[in-house]
Amino acid sequence: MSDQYEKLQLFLKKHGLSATTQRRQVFEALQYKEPQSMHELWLACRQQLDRATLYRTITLFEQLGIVQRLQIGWKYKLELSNAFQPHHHHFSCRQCAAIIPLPEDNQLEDRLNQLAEAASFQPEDHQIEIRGLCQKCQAKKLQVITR
Amino acid sequence: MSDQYEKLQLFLKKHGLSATTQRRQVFEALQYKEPQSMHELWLACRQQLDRATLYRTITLFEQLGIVQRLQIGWKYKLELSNAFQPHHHHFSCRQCAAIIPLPEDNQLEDRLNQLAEAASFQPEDHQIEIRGLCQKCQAKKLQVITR
DNA sequence: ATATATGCAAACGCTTTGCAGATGG
DNA sequence: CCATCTGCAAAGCGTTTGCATATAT
Repeated sequence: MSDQYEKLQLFLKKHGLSATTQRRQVFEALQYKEPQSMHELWLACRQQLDRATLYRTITLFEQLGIVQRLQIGWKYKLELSNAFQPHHHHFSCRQCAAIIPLPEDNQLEDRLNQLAEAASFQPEDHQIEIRGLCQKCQAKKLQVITR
Repeated sequence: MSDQYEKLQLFLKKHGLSATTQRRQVFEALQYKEPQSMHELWLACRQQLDRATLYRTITLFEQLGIVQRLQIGWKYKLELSNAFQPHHHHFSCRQCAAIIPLPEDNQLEDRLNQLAEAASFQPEDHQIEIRGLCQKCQAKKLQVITR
């Protein structure tokens, strides 16, 4: 049993909740993955649980701070929150829809906090999505132009 | 007739589309506003048009680059895109749900582009949302604590 | 005049809910 | 054993679509 899974159990126990097999399945499906849509997540664990349970589990995980919802492209996607994986942001390709994590960057993070504080806000969290063309799709585009 | 509205007409004409009263109504409802939900927008122009027309108009405006869709809080919100108002990002209060524009910041923008390019992406656009407590809600919270 | 856009109502897909039975602590 | 959770099926809600009519150019 991994450290990660023990942490999940702890989160659940702390709130008087059961560590059921379904919750574990959803948690497993979220491990070491780029943000997934609800549909992708459903495909990943449809054998083990009902749609309603998946939705209920995700809602619960969000409330417990296990999962966070991001807007990437058109629909929201789900990934483990900062308690379960390092804080980071994403780049998304408008051509092939790939989602690629960006390295953590203190300069960026600091600047965000400065801006918030300068405007008298108390920043707690933030979300960044950069859209554009990934390396592969830039190459493809160049081919078309130079042909 | 405002400059803004002439620009809308130009956008429409350029694509062989009609400048209908409904489209104008939706455009008006978007002027000088913080990002709105579809529901808010619907309330603002329900007298003048059908729900289906509102959805079709927003889809069209997005394709033409007149409107952009942002994820703020739980649901998406709509605002005029950079062609119709200066580029900026938002702060949203987790307590009172207020949405407050952040001033444009070159340092932030530059850093984002640097990060994207360092990762071999070609950045075209980005979205930032800072969440936390607005000034008012910080004050309220303090009251509770010090009481 | 004619292509385009709208309103209406029905369809659609994603998400939530009520409830009886199953499961975890 | 008792509270909690799950699966199922039905309902709910936001959004989209087909089609006849109205409108813009």
